[in-house]
Amino acid sequence: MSEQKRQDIHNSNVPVVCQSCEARHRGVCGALSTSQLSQLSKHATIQQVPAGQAFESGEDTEERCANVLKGVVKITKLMADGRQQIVGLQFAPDFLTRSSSLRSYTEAQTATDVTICSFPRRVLDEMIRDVPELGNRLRNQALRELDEARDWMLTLGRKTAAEKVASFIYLLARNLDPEAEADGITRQFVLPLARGDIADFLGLTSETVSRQMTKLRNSGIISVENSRSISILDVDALAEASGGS
Amino acid sequence: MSEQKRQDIHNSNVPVVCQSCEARHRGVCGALSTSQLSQLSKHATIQQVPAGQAFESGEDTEERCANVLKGVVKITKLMADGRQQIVGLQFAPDFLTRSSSLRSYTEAQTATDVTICSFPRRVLDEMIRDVPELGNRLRNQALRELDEARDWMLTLGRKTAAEKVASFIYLLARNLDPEAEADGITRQFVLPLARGDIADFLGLTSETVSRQMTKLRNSGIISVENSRSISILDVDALAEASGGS
DNA sequence: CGTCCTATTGAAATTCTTCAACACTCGTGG
DNA sequence: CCACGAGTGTTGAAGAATTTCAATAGGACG
Repeated sequence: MSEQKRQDIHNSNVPVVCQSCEARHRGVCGALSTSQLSQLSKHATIQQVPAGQAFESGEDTEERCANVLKGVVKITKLMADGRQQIVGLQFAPDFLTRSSSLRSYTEAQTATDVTICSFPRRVLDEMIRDVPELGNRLRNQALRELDEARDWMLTLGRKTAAEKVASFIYLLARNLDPEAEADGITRQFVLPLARGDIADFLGLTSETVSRQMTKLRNSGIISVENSRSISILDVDALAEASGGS
Repeated sequence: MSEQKRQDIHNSNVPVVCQSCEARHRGVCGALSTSQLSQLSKHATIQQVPAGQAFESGEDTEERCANVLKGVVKITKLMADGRQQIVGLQFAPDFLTRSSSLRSYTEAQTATDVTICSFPRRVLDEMIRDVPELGNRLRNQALRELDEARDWMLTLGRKTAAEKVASFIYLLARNLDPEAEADGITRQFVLPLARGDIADFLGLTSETVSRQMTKLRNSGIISVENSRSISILDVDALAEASGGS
């Protein structure tokens, strides 16, 4: 590993586009040497996508996958009659891939302005062949997402509205800042989702979300400005209110 | 592939323990040649586990993973105050692995009498190195489970009690028979879960499950005997009642 | 035949939703 | 600069769905 690194330093430098990228350290790209990074970055494009836009899942174009560098992407499932559920939020430096089979109606949309680094799936597949560690990372990301999805199932199935809202804010605090390491909890941030979207994530109505938010504010656990800017005043109390998961 | 197979026929036969195993065809073992199967089966043991037993997650012993050959395994998450949620059911020929990180309190228990084929995780990891296809299958299984978990999030978050119960029965009908291919729907089976467990899977109470079951029976969609044996009388109506996911 | 355990059913209580009105923010155009 | 309107968020009150509590029923087993 360190030998590989030294060799790469002689060969070439880290591609410019990758230099400040979180994904290179904690994301899937961390499995690649600098020369492999160069190889991949030849096919990669960095894009700014405005908030509220559906991902063009590459129906006609070539299938692509992408690292989220900045912002939040929401993944939703919806029913024929319009009911919908947000089934996942991808934060930097998560990796976005066409979720296995898309049997049921699944869609990815930007929740905020988002920066992504995308490349053809084909290139990734080839690279997996050369770098088994890359395959491992992808499998681990899938397993981690599975575990997160299951955690959220507990929230959806067994928590009260109050606990759900607290869980949501606590989730954001733990994931919103890609720079933060390990237990890094962000105490102040702007909600990436509107009330309606929060409701769709929590299996509630926007009115109920609003009411529970007010309760959290009144109990001194959080403060809210402009109905979008959140400050967590008491992290422990928030964790407690979320059901202590 | 077919060349590989022919060669294996000359080398050795499919191990006895694997001969009637579904996992060999549709599960992860399908990636292995017969000689690799032989290699793996040297470390594998087939076990019968009675219903209602927690998996010994190998705390002290060596970490193992397993194929489910027969029966149903339930994966549950639970909260400090005892509330619990079943976050997944594993049917044959699913593969059971220590779910990534076990950050939150997760547990696997047999729902019915179960037959598993288990082996040390270490052996599997080594084999992945030699057979990249095995890694792919594992990743695909993880992605499939992720997709299933997300489907269930829609059920938990957005469906009514009636739709939830119908969805559950429909889920069983699609997964209970490992022999059934593709769209194989089992029309008659014994519920692998008690009412309380069904409730924990659906995010309801056992009383509500009972009531909705009665309604399904009264509307002629299913019939129930002994409160455990189910016959689906009208598959389309059941799919309709489940919300048409 | 009684006991234990699970399932069913009923009625009251609770939580969450629905419907409706109002408030706040922000941008546009008078 | 202010008024207006659209979109989003908040709050209230009535209604519905689900839970809780409690009683009854059904099977399995000694």
